[in-house]
Amino acid sequence: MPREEIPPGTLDLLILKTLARGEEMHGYEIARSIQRVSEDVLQVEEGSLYPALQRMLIKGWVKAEWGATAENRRARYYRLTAAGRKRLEAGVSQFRRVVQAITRVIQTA
Amino acid sequence: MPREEIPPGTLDLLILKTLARGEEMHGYEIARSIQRVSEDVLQVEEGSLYPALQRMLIKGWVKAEWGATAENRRARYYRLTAAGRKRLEAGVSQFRRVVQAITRVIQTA
DNA sequence: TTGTCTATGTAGCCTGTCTATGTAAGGAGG
DNA sequence: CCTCCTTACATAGACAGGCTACATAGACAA
Repeated sequence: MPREEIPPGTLDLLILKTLARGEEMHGYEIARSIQRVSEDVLQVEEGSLYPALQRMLIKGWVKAEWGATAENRRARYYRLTAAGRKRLEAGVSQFRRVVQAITRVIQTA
Repeated sequence: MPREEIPPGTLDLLILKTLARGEEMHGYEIARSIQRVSEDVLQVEEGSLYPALQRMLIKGWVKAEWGATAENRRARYYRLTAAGRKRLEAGVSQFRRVVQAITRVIQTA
């Protein structure tokens, strides 16, 4: 099965949800997590990931601080803000709403 | 409830499916049908619709011929080709696959 | 004649993902 | 020590596709 592209607009959602599980994570880790949880269907490219994180920093949905990984590499750790959590909720319900609408169309005989 | 934007890539699918119901339809009619079947969630803008139809003509997914509506207006009537039907099937299964993957991520606690 | 609705179409913008490339540091192996 | 792979971050530029805004034209009503 080929990996699929991530539909524009949904990457933010995937990142926010991944961070919403609680622990701080760095970018690379977030990407691998999404790939794993999606059962390898979604492949988060680095050229998509880092710009997305920067946008979300600017919008105040996440905060970041530099640290080090268990393997002693420098990494930037992100965590969700209150605004990010709010945005996540809104985004999820919007996603469901749109998918349901599209599904209605492509299922109607 | 506000109307939602159509996620990039899915408009073709919506149009193809609408035409797959059998009858020839003209563009304006297709747009209104999608809006109605989606229960007014999806709003197909004209600046999205007509370019999409042109792309699909070039790709050979639909054929078109000029005609007249019941109200005696000129209109361009579209119908699905075999290639279009094939594309529709592929697109639908890909859509399901991606949505399922995203759903896995945004539902995982 | 003015306005509204149908119906098609184009130009240009904007967002967001992609490919491709570059940096740097850690650790393994020869 | 040198080389290579992996991790980790980052940017530039290409590109797709939906959006707003605008333009056209005919039918029909007030």
